[in-house]
Amino acid sequence: MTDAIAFAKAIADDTRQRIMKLCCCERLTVTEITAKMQLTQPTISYHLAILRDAGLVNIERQGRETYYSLNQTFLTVCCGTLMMQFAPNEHVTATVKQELLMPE
Amino acid sequence: MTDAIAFAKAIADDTRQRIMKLCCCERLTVTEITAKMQLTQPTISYHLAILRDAGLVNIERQGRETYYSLNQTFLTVCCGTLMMQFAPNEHVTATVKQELLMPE
DNA sequence: AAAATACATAGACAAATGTCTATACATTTG
DNA sequence: CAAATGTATAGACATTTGTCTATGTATTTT
Repeated sequence: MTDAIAFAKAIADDTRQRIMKLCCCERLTVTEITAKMQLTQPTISYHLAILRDAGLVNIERQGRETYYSLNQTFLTVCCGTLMMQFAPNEHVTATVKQELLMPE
Repeated sequence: MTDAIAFAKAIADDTRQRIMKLCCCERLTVTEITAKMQLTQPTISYHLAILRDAGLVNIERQGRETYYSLNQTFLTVCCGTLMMQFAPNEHVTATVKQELLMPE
């Protein structure tokens, strides 16, 4: 499965996008995420595993807790890849390309 | 269904990404796309309908033929939306935001 | 060491998805 | 007007996906 497809599949679900939004800017444990959603803990773990396999979350084990946070950098790389693949004629694509290749 | 989810679902399929690649930079009829893929014409029409509903393709009827082409501009807007929603702290996101708001 | 806590995994199941064949619809051609 | 062509739609069916309950595993606490 190519990068663009793996990325698209990973984010193509309402539950996962809500999880992504939750841990976009802060790290949260599975328990904390579960508390904010109307789903069981195994279901949350299932979705986190999909996001993990896609490289979309940072994971930090700390004692018996596991902190998840969205990997914003990788997400922008994936979006940039999409733009380069499917919108090569758009000016913004060239901008993104340049900025992703030579960051900051 | 929010924009980001509709977009993600639309592109989250190998067949559709191959179609997108085919008609990324040129307009093609359903028959032409079908000829380039190992799938039946109804299956291609099924996927084109999904891309159409997501706003990802431009459609031009011409006699009994229908030309499809990828809507590159809308695709960059969708990618920009993803970046703004899920990668607000990345510098490239601010760049994209600015360029998408004031094009050219 | 036993109990408790946090998370992951396995299995079951319903719903959604992608593919096909058959057919309908619309436009053009003879 | 009839036949042919291009595309869309309907129905059937297998696969994939998302959810649950039950349980396993690892770490911490008592």
